[in-house]
Amino acid sequence: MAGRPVDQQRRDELLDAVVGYAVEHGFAELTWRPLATALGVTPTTLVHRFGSKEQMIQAVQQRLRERIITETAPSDGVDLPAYVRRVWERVADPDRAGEFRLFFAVYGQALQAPETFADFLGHVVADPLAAFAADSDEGTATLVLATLRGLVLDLLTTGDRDRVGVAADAFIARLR
Amino acid sequence: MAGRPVDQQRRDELLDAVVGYAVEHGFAELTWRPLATALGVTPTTLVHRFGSKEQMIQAVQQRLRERIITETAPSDGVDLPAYVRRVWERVADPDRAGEFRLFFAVYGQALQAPETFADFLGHVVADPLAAFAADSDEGTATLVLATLRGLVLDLLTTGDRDRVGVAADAFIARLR
DNA sequence: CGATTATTAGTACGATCGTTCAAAGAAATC
DNA sequence: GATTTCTTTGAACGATCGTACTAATAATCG
Repeated sequence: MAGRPVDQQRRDELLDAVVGYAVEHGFAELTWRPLATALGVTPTTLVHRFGSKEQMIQAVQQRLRERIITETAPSDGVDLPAYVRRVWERVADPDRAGEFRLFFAVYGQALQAPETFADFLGHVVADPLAAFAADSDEGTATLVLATLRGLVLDLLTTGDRDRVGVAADAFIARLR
Repeated sequence: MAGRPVDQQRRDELLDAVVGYAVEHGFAELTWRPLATALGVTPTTLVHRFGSKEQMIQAVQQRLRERIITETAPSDGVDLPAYVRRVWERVADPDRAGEFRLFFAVYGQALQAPETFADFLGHVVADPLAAFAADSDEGTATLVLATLRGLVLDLLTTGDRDRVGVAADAFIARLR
Protein backbone atom coordinates (compact mmCIF):
# COMPACT_ATOMS: atom_id res chain seq x y z
CA MET A 1 0.00 0.00 0.00
CA ALA A 2 2.70 2.42 -0.95
CA GLY A 3 2.04 4.89 -3.73
CA ARG A 4 4.50 6.95 -5.72
CA PRO A 5 7.76 7.32 -3.83
CA VAL A 6 9.03 10.70 -2.67
CA ASP A 7 11.34 12.29 -5.23
CA GLN A 8 14.01 13.48 -2.81
CA GLN A 9 16.26 14.71 -5.58
CA ARG A 10 13.50 16.96 -6.88
CA ARG A 11 12.86 18.26 -3.36
CA ASP A 12 16.51 19.11 -2.80
CA GLU A 13 16.64 20.71 -6.21
CA LEU A 14 13.64 22.88 -5.37
CA LEU A 15 15.05 23.94 -2.00
CA ASP A 16 18.40 24.81 -3.52
CA ALA A 17 16.63 26.89 -6.13
CA VAL A 18 14.70 28.72 -3.43
CA VAL A 19 17.89 29.44 -1.49
CA GLY A 20 19.52 30.65 -4.69
CA TYR A 21 16.60 32.96 -5.32
CA ALA A 22 16.81 34.30 -1.76
CA VAL A 23 20.53 34.92 -2.18
CA GLU A 24 19.89 36.89 -5.35
CA HIS A 25 16.73 38.79 -4.52
CA GLY A 26 16.98 39.15 -0.77
CA PHE A 27 15.25 37.51 2.13
CA ALA A 28 12.54 40.19 2.27
CA GLU A 29 11.37 39.47 -1.28
CA LEU A 30 10.79 35.79 -0.66
CA THR A 31 7.13 35.58 -1.75
CA TRP A 32 5.32 32.75 -3.47
CA ARG A 33 4.46 34.21 -6.85
CA PRO A 34 7.68 35.91 -7.98
CA LEU A 35 9.63 33.00 -6.54
CA ALA A 36 7.52 30.45 -8.38
CA THR A 37 7.79 32.41 -11.63
CA ALA A 38 11.57 32.55 -11.35
CA LEU A 39 11.69 28.82 -10.67
CA GLY A 40 9.40 27.96 -13.57
CA VAL A 41 6.68 26.40 -11.43
CA THR A 42 3.35 27.54 -10.03
CA PRO A 43 2.95 28.90 -6.49
CA THR A 44 0.80 25.89 -5.64
CA THR A 45 3.71 23.58 -6.28
CA LEU A 46 5.79 25.41 -3.70
CA VAL A 47 2.95 25.54 -1.20
CA HIS A 48 2.42 21.81 -1.57
CA ARG A 49 6.13 21.14 -1.23
CA PHE A 50 6.84 23.31 1.81
CA GLY A 51 3.43 23.37 3.48
CA SER A 52 3.46 27.06 4.32
CA LYS A 53 5.67 30.06 3.88
CA GLU A 54 6.95 29.84 7.43
CA GLN A 55 7.93 26.22 6.88
CA MET A 56 9.70 27.19 3.68
CA ILE A 57 11.61 29.87 5.56
CA GLN A 58 12.58 27.31 8.18
CA ALA A 59 13.84 25.02 5.43
CA VAL A 60 15.84 27.86 3.88
CA GLN A 61 17.52 28.86 7.14
CA GLN A 62 18.27 25.25 7.95
CA ARG A 63 19.94 24.82 4.56
CA LEU A 64 21.84 28.04 5.18
CA ARG A 65 23.11 26.67 8.47
CA GLU A 66 24.25 23.53 6.72
CA ARG A 67 26.10 25.60 4.15
CA ILE A 68 27.66 28.16 6.47
CA ILE A 69 27.90 26.99 10.05
CA THR A 70 28.91 23.47 9.23
CA GLU A 71 31.64 24.85 6.97
CA THR A 72 33.47 25.85 10.12
CA ALA A 73 34.31 22.31 11.20
CA PRO A 74 36.46 20.30 11.46
CA SER A 75 39.97 21.32 12.48
CA ASP A 76 41.68 18.19 11.09
CA GLY A 77 44.24 18.21 13.85
CA VAL A 78 46.02 21.42 12.84
CA ASP A 79 46.70 24.03 15.51
CA LEU A 80 44.24 26.82 16.27
CA PRO A 81 45.85 29.62 14.25
CA ALA A 82 46.04 27.47 11.14
CA TYR A 83 42.48 26.30 11.70
CA VAL A 84 41.18 29.85 12.10
CA ARG A 85 43.09 30.96 9.02
CA ARG A 86 41.51 28.24 6.95
CA VAL A 87 38.04 29.18 8.20
CA TRP A 88 38.72 32.83 7.48
CA GLU A 89 39.76 32.07 3.94
CA ARG A 90 36.53 30.19 3.44
CA VAL A 91 34.20 32.80 4.89
CA ALA A 92 35.99 35.66 3.12
CA ASP A 93 35.64 33.94 -0.25
CA PRO A 94 33.98 36.45 -2.60
CA ASP A 95 31.99 33.62 -4.18
CA ARG A 96 30.32 33.12 -0.81
CA ALA A 97 29.40 36.79 -0.30
CA GLY A 98 25.80 36.30 -1.43
CA GLU A 99 25.30 33.42 0.95
CA PHE A 100 26.63 35.43 3.86
CA ARG A 101 24.50 38.42 3.03
CA LEU A 102 21.49 36.13 3.21
CA PHE A 103 22.88 34.62 6.39
CA PHE A 104 23.05 37.99 8.14
CA ALA A 105 19.63 38.97 6.80
CA VAL A 106 18.15 35.84 8.35
CA TYR A 107 20.21 36.39 11.49
CA GLY A 108 18.92 39.94 11.92
CA GLN A 109 15.33 38.85 11.45
CA ALA A 110 15.84 35.92 13.80
CA LEU A 111 16.96 38.24 16.60
CA GLN A 112 13.64 40.06 16.32
CA ALA A 113 11.51 36.90 16.14
CA PRO A 114 13.34 34.46 18.45
CA GLU A 115 10.44 32.05 18.82
CA THR A 116 10.03 31.68 15.07
CA PHE A 117 13.76 31.18 14.52
CA ALA A 118 14.50 29.19 17.66
CA ASP A 119 16.27 26.51 15.66
CA PHE A 120 18.51 29.00 13.92
CA LEU A 121 19.39 30.89 17.09
CA GLY A 122 20.04 27.66 18.96
CA HIS A 123 22.72 26.62 16.52
CA VAL A 124 24.14 29.78 14.97
CA VAL A 125 26.50 30.36 17.89
CA ALA A 126 26.60 27.03 19.69
CA ASP A 127 27.72 24.92 16.73
CA PRO A 128 30.78 26.86 15.55
CA LEU A 129 31.60 27.64 19.18
CA ALA A 130 31.87 23.96 19.92
CA ALA A 131 34.11 23.52 16.89
CA PHE A 132 36.52 26.25 17.99
CA ALA A 133 36.40 25.26 21.64
CA ALA A 134 37.72 21.81 20.74
CA ASP A 135 41.10 23.42 20.02
CA SER A 136 41.11 26.09 22.75
CA ASP A 137 39.24 27.36 25.77
CA GLU A 138 35.70 28.71 25.71
CA GLY A 139 36.76 32.34 26.01
CA THR A 140 39.11 32.10 23.05
CA ALA A 141 36.51 30.23 21.01
CA THR A 142 33.97 32.97 21.73
CA LEU A 143 36.46 35.60 20.71
CA VAL A 144 37.41 33.82 17.51
CA LEU A 145 33.81 33.36 16.43
CA ALA A 146 32.84 36.94 17.24
CA THR A 147 35.85 38.38 15.46
CA LEU A 148 35.35 36.31 12.33
CA ARG A 149 31.67 37.24 12.17
CA GLY A 150 32.46 40.91 12.70
CA LEU A 151 35.17 40.88 10.06
CA VAL A 152 32.85 39.26 7.55
CA LEU A 153 30.24 41.92 8.30
CA ASP A 154 32.85 44.61 7.66
CA LEU A 155 33.96 42.92 4.44
CA LEU A 156 30.40 42.61 3.15
CA THR A 157 29.75 46.25 4.00
CA THR A 158 32.86 47.95 2.69
CA GLY A 159 34.40 45.39 0.37
CA ASP A 160 37.76 46.59 1.62
CA ARG A 161 39.65 43.30 1.41
CA ASP A 162 43.03 44.91 2.12
CA ARG A 163 42.10 46.60 5.38
CA VAL A 164 40.00 43.70 6.67
CA GLY A 165 42.66 41.23 5.57
CA VAL A 166 45.30 43.07 7.58
CA ALA A 167 43.06 42.97 10.64
CA ALA A 168 42.41 39.25 10.16
CA ASP A 169 46.13 38.55 9.83
CA ALA A 170 46.88 40.52 12.98
CA PHE A 171 44.20 38.66 14.89
CA ILE A 172 45.39 35.25 13.78
CA ALA A 173 49.02 36.14 14.51
CA ARG A 174 48.04 37.15 18.02
CA LEU A 175 46.50 33.71 18.61
CA ARG A 176 49.89 32.03 18.71
CA MET B 1 4.02 84.30 3.15
CA ALA B 2 4.81 81.61 5.65
CA GLY B 3 1.98 79.45 6.90
CA ARG B 4 1.86 77.32 10.01
CA PRO B 5 5.38 76.55 11.19
CA VAL B 6 6.73 73.02 11.27
CA ASP B 7 6.23 71.37 14.65
CA GLN B 8 9.67 69.82 14.98
CA GLN B 9 9.00 68.53 18.46
CA ARG B 10 5.99 66.62 17.19
CA ARG B 11 8.02 65.22 14.30
CA ASP B 12 10.75 63.99 16.60
CA GLU B 13 8.14 62.54 18.91
CA LEU B 14 6.55 60.65 16.03
CA LEU B 15 9.86 59.31 14.76
CA ASP B 16 10.88 58.17 18.22
CA ALA B 17 7.55 56.40 18.57
CA VAL B 18 8.07 54.67 15.23
CA VAL B 19 11.55 53.53 16.25
CA GLY B 20 10.14 52.31 19.54
CA TYR B 21 7.49 50.33 17.70
CA ALA B 22 10.13 48.84 15.40
CA VAL B 23 12.22 47.85 18.40
CA GLU B 24 9.26 46.09 19.96
CA HIS B 25 7.57 44.51 16.98
CA GLY B 26 10.48 43.97 14.63
CA PHE B 27 11.62 45.64 11.48
CA ALA B 28 9.63 43.25 9.26
CA GLU B 29 6.31 44.26 10.83
CA LEU B 30 6.75 47.93 10.15
CA THR B 31 3.54 48.58 8.18
CA TRP B 32 1.36 51.66 8.16
CA ARG B 33 -1.86 50.46 9.70
CA PRO B 34 -0.73 48.46 12.76
CA LEU B 35 1.93 51.09 13.39
CA ALA B 36 -0.59 53.93 13.19
CA THR B 37 -3.00 52.10 15.47
CA ALA B 38 -0.29 51.55 18.07
CA LEU B 39 0.69 55.20 17.90
CA GLY B 40 -2.90 56.42 18.18
CA VAL B 41 -2.98 58.15 14.81
CA THR B 42 -4.27 57.32 11.35
CA PRO B 43 -2.08 55.86 8.60
CA THR B 44 -2.57 59.06 6.60
CA THR B 45 -0.84 61.04 9.31
CA LEU B 46 2.25 58.89 9.01
CA VAL B 47 2.19 58.93 5.22
CA HIS B 48 1.96 62.71 5.23
CA ARG B 49 4.72 62.99 7.80
CA PHE B 50 7.23 60.63 6.17
CA GLY B 51 6.20 60.85 2.52
CA SER B 52 6.46 57.15 1.80
CA LYS B 53 7.29 53.96 3.58
CA GLU B 54 10.78 53.89 2.14
CA GLN B 55 11.41 57.39 3.42
CA MET B 56 10.14 56.39 6.82
CA ILE B 57 12.51 53.44 6.85
CA GLN B 58 15.35 55.75 5.91
CA ALA B 59 14.40 58.03 8.81
CA VAL B 60 14.31 55.07 11.19
CA GLN B 61 17.71 53.75 10.18
CA GLN B 62 19.20 57.23 10.35
CA ARG B 63 17.87 57.63 13.88
CA LEU B 64 19.26 54.20 14.71
CA ARG B 65 22.68 55.28 13.49
CA GLU B 66 22.49 58.36 15.67
CA ARG B 67 21.62 56.24 18.67
CA ILE B 68 24.09 53.43 18.12
CA ILE B 69 27.00 54.40 15.93
CA THR B 70 27.44 57.83 17.40
CA GLU B 71 27.48 56.27 20.86
CA THR B 72 30.91 54.95 20.03
CA ALA B 73 32.62 58.34 20.06
CA PRO B 74 34.49 60.09 21.53
CA SER B 75 37.48 58.69 23.38
CA ASP B 76 37.92 61.65 25.74
CA GLY B 77 41.69 61.26 25.76
CA VAL B 78 41.80 57.94 27.60
CA ASP B 79 43.94 55.16 26.16
CA LEU B 80 42.55 52.60 23.71
CA PRO B 81 41.86 49.74 26.15
CA ALA B 82 39.93 52.02 28.50
CA TYR B 83 38.08 53.51 25.55
CA VAL B 84 37.14 50.11 24.17
CA ARG B 85 36.03 48.94 27.60
CA ARG B 86 33.72 51.90 27.96
CA VAL B 87 32.22 51.28 24.51
CA TRP B 88 31.77 47.61 25.35
CA GLU B 89 29.95 48.42 28.56
CA ARG B 90 27.61 50.64 26.59
CA VAL B 91 26.83 48.22 23.79
CA ALA B 92 26.43 45.28 26.17
CA ASP B 93 23.90 47.18 28.27
CA PRO B 94 20.80 44.96 28.52
CA ASP B 95 18.60 48.04 28.27
CA ARG B 96 19.99 48.55 24.78
CA ALA B 97 19.37 44.99 23.59
CA GLY B 98 16.18 45.91 21.74
CA GLU B 99 17.89 48.71 19.89
CA PHE B 100 20.72 46.45 18.80
CA ARG B 101 18.36 43.72 17.66
CA LEU B 102 16.72 46.30 15.42
CA PHE B 103 20.15 47.51 14.36
CA PHE B 104 21.21 44.07 13.16
CA ALA B 105 17.83 43.51 11.50
CA VAL B 106 18.31 46.70 9.51
CA TYR B 107 21.94 45.80 8.87
CA GLY B 108 21.02 42.41 7.47
CA GLN B 109 18.39 43.85 5.20
CA ALA B 110 20.76 46.62 4.12
CA LEU B 111 23.33 44.07 2.96
CA GLN B 112 20.72 42.61 0.62
CA ALA B 113 19.50 45.98 -0.69
CA PRO B 114 22.66 48.11 -0.79
CA GLU B 115 21.25 50.80 -3.06
CA THR B 116 18.25 51.39 -0.82
CA PHE B 117 20.39 51.51 2.31
CA ALA B 118 23.41 53.27 0.83
CA ASP B 119 23.38 55.85 3.62
CA PHE B 120 23.36 53.22 6.32
CA LEU B 121 26.08 51.11 4.75
CA GLY B 122 28.20 54.16 4.08
CA HIS B 123 28.32 55.04 7.76
CA VAL B 124 27.82 51.82 9.71
CA VAL B 125 31.48 50.87 9.47
CA ALA B 126 33.22 54.08 8.46
CA ASP B 127 32.02 56.20 11.38
CA PRO B 128 33.00 54.00 14.34
CA LEU B 129 36.12 52.96 12.45
CA ALA B 130 37.25 56.57 12.32
CA ALA B 131 36.57 56.91 16.04
CA PHE B 132 38.71 53.90 16.92
CA ALA B 133 41.41 54.73 14.41
CA ALA B 134 41.99 58.05 16.15
CA ASP B 135 43.56 56.12 19.04
CA SER B 136 45.28 53.34 17.09
CA ASP B 137 46.13 52.13 13.61
CA GLU B 138 43.57 51.18 10.98
CA GLY B 139 44.12 47.45 11.40
CA THR B 140 43.55 47.59 15.13
CA ALA B 141 40.50 49.81 14.69
CA THR B 142 39.04 47.31 12.22
CA LEU B 143 39.70 44.48 14.62
CA VAL B 144 38.16 46.30 17.57
CA LEU B 145 35.00 47.17 15.67
CA ALA B 146 34.58 43.68 14.25
CA THR B 147 35.14 42.02 17.60
CA LEU B 148 32.71 44.28 19.43
CA ARG B 149 30.03 43.76 16.79
CA GLY B 150 30.58 40.00 16.86
CA LEU B 151 30.44 39.86 20.64
CA VAL B 152 27.21 41.84 20.71
CA LEU B 153 25.74 39.42 18.16
CA ASP B 154 26.73 36.52 20.39
CA LEU B 155 25.29 38.22 23.45
CA LEU B 156 21.99 38.96 21.73
CA THR B 157 21.81 35.37 20.51
CA THR B 158 22.75 33.41 23.60
CA GLY B 159 22.34 35.91 26.42
CA ASP B 160 25.39 34.31 27.99
CA ARG B 161 26.83 37.38 29.68
CA ASP B 162 29.45 35.41 31.60
CA ARG B 163 31.07 33.67 28.63
CA VAL B 164 30.90 36.71 26.36
CA GLY B 165 32.13 38.95 29.16
CA VAL B 166 35.18 36.74 29.65
CA ALA B 167 35.93 36.94 25.94
CA ALA B 168 35.55 40.72 25.97
CA ASP B 169 37.87 41.04 28.95
CA ALA B 170 40.47 38.87 27.28
CA PHE B 171 40.28 40.90 24.10
CA ILE B 172 40.63 44.23 25.88
CA ALA B 173 43.50 42.94 28.01
CA ARG B 174 45.32 41.88 24.87
CA LEU B 175 45.09 45.42 23.50
CA ARG B 176 47.59 46.73 26.02
C1' DC C 1 -9.04 89.46 8.01
C1' DG C 2 -7.34 86.77 4.15
C1' DA C 3 -3.68 83.85 2.51
C1' DT C 4 -0.75 80.09 3.33
C1' DT C 5 1.07 76.03 5.25
C1' DA C 6 1.05 72.10 8.75
C1' DT C 7 -1.46 68.53 10.82
C1' DT C 8 -4.90 65.12 11.06
C1' DA C 9 -8.61 62.39 9.50
C1' DG C 10 -11.84 59.46 6.41
C1' DT C 11 -12.45 56.90 2.27
C1' DA C 12 -11.27 54.25 -1.40
C1' DC C 13 -8.37 52.12 -5.14
C1' DG C 14 -5.44 48.71 -7.29
C1' DA C 15 -1.89 45.43 -6.22
C1' DT C 16 -0.07 41.75 -3.86
C1' DC C 17 -0.07 38.77 -0.09
C1' DG C 18 -0.66 33.63 1.86
C1' DT C 19 -3.68 30.06 1.36
C1' DT C 20 -7.50 26.82 -0.12
C1' DC C 21 -9.88 23.87 -3.34
C1' DA C 22 -10.82 20.76 -7.19
C1' DA C 23 -8.58 18.09 -10.54
C1' DA C 24 -5.29 15.81 -13.67
C1' DG C 25 -1.08 12.98 -14.81
C1' DA C 26 2.93 10.00 -13.04
C1' DA C 27 5.01 6.23 -10.44
C1' DA C 28 4.90 2.84 -7.24
C1' DT C 29 2.32 -1.60 -4.82
C1' DC C 30 -1.05 -5.28 -4.74
C1' DG D 1 -5.66 -3.20 -13.83
C1' DA D 2 -7.07 -1.12 -9.40
C1' DT D 3 -5.28 1.53 -5.67
C1' DT D 4 -2.44 4.63 -3.49
C1' DT D 5 0.65 8.37 -3.10
C1' DC D 6 3.37 12.17 -5.16
C1' DT D 7 3.62 16.03 -8.12
C1' DT D 8 1.80 19.81 -10.50
C1' DT D 9 -1.64 22.88 -12.15
C1' DG D 10 -5.40 26.71 -12.56
C1' DA D 11 -8.73 29.44 -10.33
C1' DA D 12 -10.33 31.87 -6.60
C1' DC D 13 -10.81 33.57 -1.69
C1' DG D 14 -10.30 37.09 1.92
C1' DA D 15 -6.83 39.94 4.00
C1' DT D 16 -3.48 43.30 3.94
C1' DC D 17 -0.41 46.12 1.58
C1' DG D 18 1.20 51.19 0.06
C1' DT D 19 -0.81 55.19 -1.58
C1' DA D 20 -3.92 58.96 -3.52
C1' DC D 21 -7.69 62.01 -2.93
C1' DT D 22 -10.72 65.15 -0.37
C1' DA D 23 -11.56 67.81 3.47
C1' DA D 24 -11.48 69.93 8.13
C1' DT D 25 -8.84 72.33 11.75
C1' DA D 26 -4.86 75.00 13.59
C1' DA D 27 -1.17 78.31 13.46
C1' DT D 28 1.53 81.64 11.33
C1' DC D 29 2.46 86.07 8.09
C1' DG D 30 1.15 90.18 5.47
